[in-house]
Amino acid sequence: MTGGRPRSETSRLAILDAARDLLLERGYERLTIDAIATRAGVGRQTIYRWWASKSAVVADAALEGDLAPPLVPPPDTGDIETDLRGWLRAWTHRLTTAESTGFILALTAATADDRAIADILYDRFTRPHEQLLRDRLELARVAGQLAPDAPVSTIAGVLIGSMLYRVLSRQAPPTADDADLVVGLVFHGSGNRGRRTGI
Amino acid sequence: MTGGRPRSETSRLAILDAARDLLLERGYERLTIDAIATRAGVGRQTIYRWWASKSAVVADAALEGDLAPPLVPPPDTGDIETDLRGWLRAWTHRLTTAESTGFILALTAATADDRAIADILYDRFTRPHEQLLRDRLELARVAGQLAPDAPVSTIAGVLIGSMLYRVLSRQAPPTADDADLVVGLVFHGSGNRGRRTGI
DNA sequence: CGATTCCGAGACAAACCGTCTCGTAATCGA
DNA sequence: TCGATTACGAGACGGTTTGTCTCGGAATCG
Repeated sequence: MTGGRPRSETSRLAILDAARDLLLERGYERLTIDAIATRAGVGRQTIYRWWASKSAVVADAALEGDLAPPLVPPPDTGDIETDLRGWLRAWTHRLTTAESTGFILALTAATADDRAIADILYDRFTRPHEQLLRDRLELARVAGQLAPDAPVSTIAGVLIGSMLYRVLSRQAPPTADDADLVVGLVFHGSGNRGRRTGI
Repeated sequence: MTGGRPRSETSRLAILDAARDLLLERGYERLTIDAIATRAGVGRQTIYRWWASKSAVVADAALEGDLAPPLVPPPDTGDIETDLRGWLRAWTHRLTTAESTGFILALTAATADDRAIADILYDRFTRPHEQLLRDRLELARVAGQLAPDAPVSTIAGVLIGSMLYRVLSRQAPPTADDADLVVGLVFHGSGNRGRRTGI
């Protein structure tokens, strides 16, 4: 039951590296299993043996490669707004590098292609970042820096979603200023009642 | 210069209809020009003559078919928050039908695939809706219902982007409650200073 | 050492691609 | 009315990619 030649870690890494490189060179649509196998110096069957689809390979490559923003919790200086401002600035900056943008576009195509891949990517890429935000926001809420009924999950989703939307629309990518504006918005709103002046 | 057989409107519509149907049946990745031509009862060359790529056909099909939410301006009752709440609820509802969701996923894949398509879709689909929001928000700002320095464009982007993000992540689709929460957030914020209580 | 499992390589049929070429159909200007 | 022009449906063509299968060899276990 247990014997036999073990899976080659060398081949596995070569495949993921090749997929990562070709993804950035060609984009998801023009990425082929054939090209991955050739560049990795691997038989095509070795890919088909371990992954069910192109999108599955891409998902693994993205998560094992250095393409996703690092999972860094927001600091806790006691000032929630400053902490989140800095965090969202850095996160947005990581998102807007050429590599990350290509990677996000490719993964979004994979997401549209395959529901299972969408779940994997959300679980392993987006959700952890949202969770870090939620945790920090919950701390602030308990500390009385947010309204007691502040919709913590919604806020986290708005911060992440707004920036990702800007990347996906492929128009003006989000800047540090954009991050600041969104953070200011979710904390102070824009209504003319109950708003600190001078931001 | 001018003579010759004119372009067949019948074939054009048959192609767009076939593309639309196949898009929803199979998704973007598994949609082929071949299948579109066959279902439309049309030669493959007739498609290649008028469209440059699969994504171009899909973009036209989506915009001519009934897949995009209708372009309805937010009402102006004088109460910006109520107006936007209703508008975003309706917009979100349209977005979360099975047809619209499939269409958005397919178009997002096309967007990732092709920069030119991204521009076309943003210009003809997303931007007009954002513009309607911006216009209504600007009216409110001038009327003193928003802070004088309210970042009108950012607000519009946050409203649209947050909802689209929820659709694209393919986890819990956005509900009317989510729309309400986001509208409340951008108007009142969630900070514990300068916030109306009881929402 | 023998059983087992993976390996790289490549043959194979099927699908789709984008281009090209038919013969025909529709519209224009003369 | 008639020739020039352009689009049409159909399908042939070579090229690429797909996913499956098979081969001989390599690695690991008991």
